[in-house]
Amino acid sequence: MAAANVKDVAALARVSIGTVSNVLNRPEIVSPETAERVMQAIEKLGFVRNDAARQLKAGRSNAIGLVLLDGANPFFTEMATAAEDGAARAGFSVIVGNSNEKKDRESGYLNLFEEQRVRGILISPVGNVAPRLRRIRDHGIPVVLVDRTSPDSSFSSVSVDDVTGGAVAVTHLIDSGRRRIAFVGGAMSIRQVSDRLQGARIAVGMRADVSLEVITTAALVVSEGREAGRAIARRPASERPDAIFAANDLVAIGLLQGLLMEGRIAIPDQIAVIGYDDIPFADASVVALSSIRQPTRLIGETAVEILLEEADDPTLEPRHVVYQPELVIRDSSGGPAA
Amino acid sequence: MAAANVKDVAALARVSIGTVSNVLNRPEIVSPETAERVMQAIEKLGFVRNDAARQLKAGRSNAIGLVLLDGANPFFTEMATAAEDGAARAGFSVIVGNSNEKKDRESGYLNLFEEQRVRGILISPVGNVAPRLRRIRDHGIPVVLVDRTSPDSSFSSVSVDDVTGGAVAVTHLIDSGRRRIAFVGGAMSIRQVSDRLQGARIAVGMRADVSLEVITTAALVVSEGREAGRAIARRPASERPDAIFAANDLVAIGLLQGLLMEGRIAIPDQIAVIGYDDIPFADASVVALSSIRQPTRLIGETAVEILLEEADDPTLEPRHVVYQPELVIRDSSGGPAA
DNA sequence: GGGGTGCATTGAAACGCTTCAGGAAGAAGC
DNA sequence: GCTTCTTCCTGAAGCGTTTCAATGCACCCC
Repeated sequence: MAAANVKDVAALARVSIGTVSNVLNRPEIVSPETAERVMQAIEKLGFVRNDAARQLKAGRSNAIGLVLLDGANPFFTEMATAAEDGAARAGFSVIVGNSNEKKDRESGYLNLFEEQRVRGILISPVGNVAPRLRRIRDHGIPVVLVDRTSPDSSFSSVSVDDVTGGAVAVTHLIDSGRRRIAFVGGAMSIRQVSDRLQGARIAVGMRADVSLEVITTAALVVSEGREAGRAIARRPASERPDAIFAANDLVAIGLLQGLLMEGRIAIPDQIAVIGYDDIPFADASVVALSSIRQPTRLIGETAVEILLEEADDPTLEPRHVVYQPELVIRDSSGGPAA
Repeated sequence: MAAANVKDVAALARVSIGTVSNVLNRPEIVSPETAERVMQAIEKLGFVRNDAARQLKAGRSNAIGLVLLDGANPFFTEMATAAEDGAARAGFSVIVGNSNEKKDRESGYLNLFEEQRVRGILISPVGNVAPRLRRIRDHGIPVVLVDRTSPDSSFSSVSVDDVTGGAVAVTHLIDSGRRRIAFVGGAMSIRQVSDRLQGARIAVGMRADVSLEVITTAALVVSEGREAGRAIARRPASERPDAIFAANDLVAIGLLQGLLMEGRIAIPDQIAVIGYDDIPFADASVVALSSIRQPTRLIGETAVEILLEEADDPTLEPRHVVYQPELVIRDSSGGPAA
């Protein structure tokens, strides 16, 4: 019942415990016959190496800690999966923590990761954890920011250029003939939201004949988008925008609902809609949603790569990788305004 | 740079290492002054307890292992979150592994969990891992099956009655006046799919005036549903079903797309549609989707509860909790057939 | 046959923590 | 003044692994 240990295996195979360890870790230096005997003993006893002892000896673990902002958002879960795959390729595992935008949960996971002596930490921070992260790094644990750049550039980061993304989205709307554009999203305190809006402003700023209205929502969820859509549908046709840029796909999907079902507004004929993130469901909404795609998997993989390099060589200068988003045109923004 | 350990703390606070440990684990038995001195030393050195050493001594970890079938399915991620919350309440953390229906990944996570000496394992198995799981349990690690019952009942399990779920869905369609019903889903080798179909058959079986057509898809994804929807829309009106029961919400969403966009078929007037799982996006599709809701969070929480009880007392008899699904009526199945 | 060379194996130390038997010192009881 | 309690603290053992210097041992070369 009690788990077997190396000592038991050694006794059964009539070798020293050192040899058992060698069979497990450096099989090439032990003679085939001995190795065979040891393997049989392991098999017979159902021996499973105790990772805690191994880590204690090694002084560090083979895990990477990852703190996510929102576990319910397909964008983050996909990124996490990519990080896991990348880590697995290098022989590491990933411990995923979901902060859910709560500072105390974030802090709890950082504690956990420190106690586990993880090899490094990937994080999309919610609170102002920079000082904490600095201390962690001073203890020899590298930290890479994901989907957010470091204010003082002292941490490596992997992010996407949301300003450009916003500009691309709105430029696309303008190019397809739209002139009265609305931005729907919030809260503005979320950096991604303000960046995307800023991009929209830049795109519009170059054109005197284009207007940009900003409609603020409380959160980036479907229900908020639906409300905004209803409100817009209720307006007289002349006061409606002819295109809407939503701060993310959830809001955009809500908008479609509100506009189509409540207002019988034709999409994209009367109003074009574009979202952001290109989540799998974008393509599955009734009017297939145009969106701005982020290289989600690439973000996760790159972050792991950088992290592991820094773990190998702590003297490395911090790096900042910024990916460019990509326009995905689907039905919701096709064709010109009526 | 090198992380401080209890010895360093003890030296700085001029106490023995035993006292440092006591301050951390049983502060009530040490005098307030000494405790204070130790706390300051900890603070000053930035001491963080080494979890590996702690676990090694304890002989087991404070983590629970969870192996998920599909990390991209909102149903599973929500269940995982619930399990995490439940475990956290009891002072445990959860290590989540996503098998993605791959046997080798599943096996890899089981290895990892064994080496970590997790307190218990929650799993929705993909392969035939019963023998393996039995060995694990013989080593003192309890196992609870999630969303799947154990063939031989030797493991505790928490699941949902998919047969009843299927019956409820189809009964609802019949009750609202539908007579030509189609079931869309696959592959049939997935137990959930065959159970739901079986439930549909039971519901229909009681009525001579109701027909049930089975349309098989290759997988439970949106694109498959969309194809099926198109095919149905292309049929002459007289040969179309007047209601469709989709094996899950992703397929149902695809069906809506195919029927509405390709065929201009009115939902629910011409064809009613109902899905399964009640994922968050069901409510967000253009025609709000009726669905069968599973007590997702409850499943995760119950599984953790049972697991921890078995970890405390390994002699407990296996238990089998089966929850009942719930009908959620939204727009896609409202009103009578035309 | 003595000394060198390699290979396979051994045994013990070390990783950082918790626990526990025991000791020091003071208070209380007779 | 002696024992008996309490309270607080110490010191060492031990968890299961890895690692490394040391030891055999066989073989080869001169």
